[in-house]
Amino acid sequence: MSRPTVNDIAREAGVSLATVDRVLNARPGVRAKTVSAVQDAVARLGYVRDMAAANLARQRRYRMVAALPDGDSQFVETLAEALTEAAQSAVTARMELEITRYPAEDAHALAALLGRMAPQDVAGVAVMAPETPVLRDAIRGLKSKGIPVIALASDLPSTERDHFVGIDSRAAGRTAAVLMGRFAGAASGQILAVAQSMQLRDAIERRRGFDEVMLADFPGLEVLPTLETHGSDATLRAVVTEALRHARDVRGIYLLGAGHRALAATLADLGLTGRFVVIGHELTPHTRRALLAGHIDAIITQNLGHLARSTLRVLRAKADHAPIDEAQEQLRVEIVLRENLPPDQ
Amino acid sequence: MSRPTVNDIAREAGVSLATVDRVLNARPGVRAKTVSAVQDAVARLGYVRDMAAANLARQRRYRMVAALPDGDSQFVETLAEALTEAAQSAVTARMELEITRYPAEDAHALAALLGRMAPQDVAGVAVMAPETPVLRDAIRGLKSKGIPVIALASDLPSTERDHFVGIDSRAAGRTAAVLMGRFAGAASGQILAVAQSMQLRDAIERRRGFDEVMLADFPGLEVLPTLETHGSDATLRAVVTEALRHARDVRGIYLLGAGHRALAATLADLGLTGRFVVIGHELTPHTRRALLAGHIDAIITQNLGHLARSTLRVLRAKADHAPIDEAQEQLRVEIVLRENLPPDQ
DNA sequence: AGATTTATGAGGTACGCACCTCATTTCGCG
DNA sequence: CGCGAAATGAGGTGCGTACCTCATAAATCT
Repeated sequence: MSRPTVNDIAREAGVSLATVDRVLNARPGVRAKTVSAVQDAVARLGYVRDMAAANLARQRRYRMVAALPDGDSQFVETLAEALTEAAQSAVTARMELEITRYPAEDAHALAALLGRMAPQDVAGVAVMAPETPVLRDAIRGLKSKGIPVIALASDLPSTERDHFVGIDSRAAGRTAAVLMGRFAGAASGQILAVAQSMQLRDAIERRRGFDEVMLADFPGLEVLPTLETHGSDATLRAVVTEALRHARDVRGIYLLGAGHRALAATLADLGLTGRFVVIGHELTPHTRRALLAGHIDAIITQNLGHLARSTLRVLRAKADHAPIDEAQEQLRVEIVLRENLPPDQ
Repeated sequence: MSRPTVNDIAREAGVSLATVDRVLNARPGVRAKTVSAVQDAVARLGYVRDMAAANLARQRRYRMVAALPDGDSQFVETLAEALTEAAQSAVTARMELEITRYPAEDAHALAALLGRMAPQDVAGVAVMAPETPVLRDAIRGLKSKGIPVIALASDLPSTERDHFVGIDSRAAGRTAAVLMGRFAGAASGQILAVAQSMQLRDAIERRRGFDEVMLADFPGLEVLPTLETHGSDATLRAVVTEALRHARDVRGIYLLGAGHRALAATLADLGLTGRFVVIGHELTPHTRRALLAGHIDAIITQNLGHLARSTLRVLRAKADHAPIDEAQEQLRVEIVLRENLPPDQ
């Protein structure tokens, strides 16, 4: 009736509790034959370890670290908040999460930070950073110490990261494109693409997905070369103003990265508010307000709460050398309009 | 350093462990002054009960029941699957979920089912059913026995249900409307609305939200009176064919309930596939295929995995008389297009 | 003040599991 | 066959909490 316990397994397998324990925890000193006898009993009874009791007994604490770039990015702030919140409900699972900031763009500082970590006090690390050779080496160093590493929000595929938690940027770009094409509702015209920098993997991937769909499904709409703002509002204003002067039939603006506020201000000053379909990424307080104000038509985003919880689950699984339920960790590409904007908090 | 335990509380409050236990578990026989002394200590030390250990010791099992309508609804099937899956990972939390089916449309059968439940073997009930006086009484009965009840997917606001788990149908309808209006991309025309029955609260609410947005933002588009199919494919075919004959400028079809397959077949037979914007609700294997095939342009849905997990969390909280984290239980109105269709499973 | 009720303390057992020690059995091998 | 090594058993302790009993202390009433 009730769930079988280790004692039931011992009885069923005809061995002692000590042996069951040795097998379950992969401790040495058990003959192969005995191991399989125990495993058979486990399978037969459908035993599942009571993780709560196991953790209680194990008395182990998991100190995880998340390394996020410093700076004033709303996305990073929102992500940090989500992580903090997720960490709170993870205390019951004996997990703690320390959120560390490193100077953005400073790969060496990040590498130094990661280099200082020791397996005895860090059970796993989540890193959000652009891919650089320096970081690649730092991650290799962590791995060689036996510390699991996962990439957060932005993937690091060429490194030895154990996992990536975040959405597929290309799929996000494709989704943005469908909405752009259908909302624009025009057979022809031009689309402005604006990004912080086309060096960032996310922006590249989004643009790629965007182009794929635009070319295939909305061939009449021409997506102009990506304008780069380098994180400066002034630059954004300048390049967008310039682009709008030249391109006379612009139907939409695709914001691959940040800059929603600067764009809204620029369009307002040009008296063009509401004239284009504007589609952006990531739901933050800024983009939320922009959606409500009608300055943005749609936001393609991921649920940061899920992302945060997934991060902790994956870190934990990696620390325990346990398998990951890929299906559960799959994050959806979400579409947010004013009408389905989730309530704040 | 580590989390404080009940022993720390006892020491801090200057009382014995037994008294701390009495206070924490709201057992009688403690003076008000002592109670607050303990509570102060809890607050001072920031004690949080180790739920894992508590449940282990409590040795309590939570048997929950979900009552779903019988029949061949894909939505109900998918929901049942999600509940089953969520229940599997809830065994660690000592919860079991029994999914019971009752004859759809038979409020008395459901009421009888609920009436048989006793507090000693049922810790909480989730009900998905239309609101009827019979059900209202049955829920009142459960509540008087001390069994918490929550409404699943479809709300029962006029009953004494403890909670509703599901999305706001009106918001879902509003979202459908924005997409319809923008995808249709026409200043004028007509929209067909098709529902199983306009007796169902969900359909009414969706239609209300849909109308609100259409009237306000797309005044040129006229939403025709809802066609009712009563769950019959033949009826759907008949009423839609008839409606399309009369209305000459139809731009879109809004499916408030089930019937995606019948609609696709009907449109195919009329040679009208792809001529209208089709928007529906709830992601199921059927609607997934329809999206992929291009028979549907968008699906407004809720994440059934979240719904299922939320259901269990809320039931548990209610059974424990614990507070609910409203923010976490908030389900989002999700928009699914072909491009952001989540991978199957 | 004495009797009675009410609060509190002390201490134990259990939950399912991890992890330890030490004795005993079984195995492999020369 | 005998020996050392490897495998296994028996039994204990502790994790943080619930819940129980019984004794004792304190408050309350007459």
